[in-house]
Amino acid sequence: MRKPEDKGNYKKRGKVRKGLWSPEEDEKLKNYMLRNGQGCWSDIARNAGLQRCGKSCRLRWINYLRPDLKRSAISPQEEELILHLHSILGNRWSQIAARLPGRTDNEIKNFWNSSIKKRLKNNNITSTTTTSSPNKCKTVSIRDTVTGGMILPMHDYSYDVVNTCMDSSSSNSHFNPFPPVLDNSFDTNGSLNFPKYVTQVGSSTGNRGELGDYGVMCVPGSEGFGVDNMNNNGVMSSDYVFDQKNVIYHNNNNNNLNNTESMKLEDMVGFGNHWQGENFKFGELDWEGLLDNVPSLPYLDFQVQ
DNA sequence: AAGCATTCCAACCGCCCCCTC
DNA sequence: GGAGGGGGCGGTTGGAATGCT
Repeated sequence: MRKPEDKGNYKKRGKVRKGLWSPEEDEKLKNYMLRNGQGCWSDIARNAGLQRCGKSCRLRWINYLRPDLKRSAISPQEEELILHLHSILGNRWSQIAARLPGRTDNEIKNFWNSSIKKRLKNNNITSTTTTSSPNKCKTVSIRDTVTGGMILPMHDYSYDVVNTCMDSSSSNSHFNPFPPVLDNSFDTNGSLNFPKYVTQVGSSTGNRGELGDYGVMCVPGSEGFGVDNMNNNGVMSSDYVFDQKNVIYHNNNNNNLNNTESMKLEDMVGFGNHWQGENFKFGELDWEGLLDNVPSLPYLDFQVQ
């Protein structure tokens, strides 16, 4: 913890106080907030008689003093929900917290960085992270139809990585997530050590559509792009492919794309106007809408106590 | 019991976005 | 249009608590 600064000093110097909050400060802020409600945080800090900056007051209220906060440990159901939401939203802690009543983004972030990350590491499970950076190739990972038929935006990767991974021997332009080093990608247990740009989705039984299914989609320039899935045995199949018009094809028949069901990518995931070819940015996605349009999420059905 | 290592988590930092002027 | 300020967010820090030897 951070040391509370010496009260006498900060008053003499007229500086804002930092560090741990004293019970007196908590009391002042809590009383003020309950009486007056939320407003301009710098005004709140001043009017409540606190030698704190507005940001510090906001953080203390949101993460600790709010009356609707839960003080209990994260339940297994909540943990499941956090895992699932993180697979969709990545490190968007505030959005995850918004779906867990009584929990704060800070709490979930800390929980993730301690227990879940450790557990995932121990279980040899990598989770997905959602980041968006300009001038990068866009990738999307697929949750197989077996577990709900979702398609989810996940990663960006550099053009360099993408170009390295393009299957030049193939006449189509499907993205090949296997780099040349793949031969060395199996550990002694036969488990795959996935290259960092392969996104894992799914749960843990090792069946197709669950742990072991890896979907990667890439948009390298104006070429078409594809999605490959891989099961636990390292068997590849192209379950989803996209053409240059952003039409997604679901391959139902062992790579026979003549017998596919097809639909617009934006129809599947509600990209709507966000999908504009090279101008597409994950950061502009309607994540709320995306989640709302996922009726098959089993974890969202329970009530958090 | 003591010392060291690890984990937990409150709080800060810096960046970004939005709003106002 | 752009400068400035406030708020929100994710990443990081560092000290307390806990575990281990």
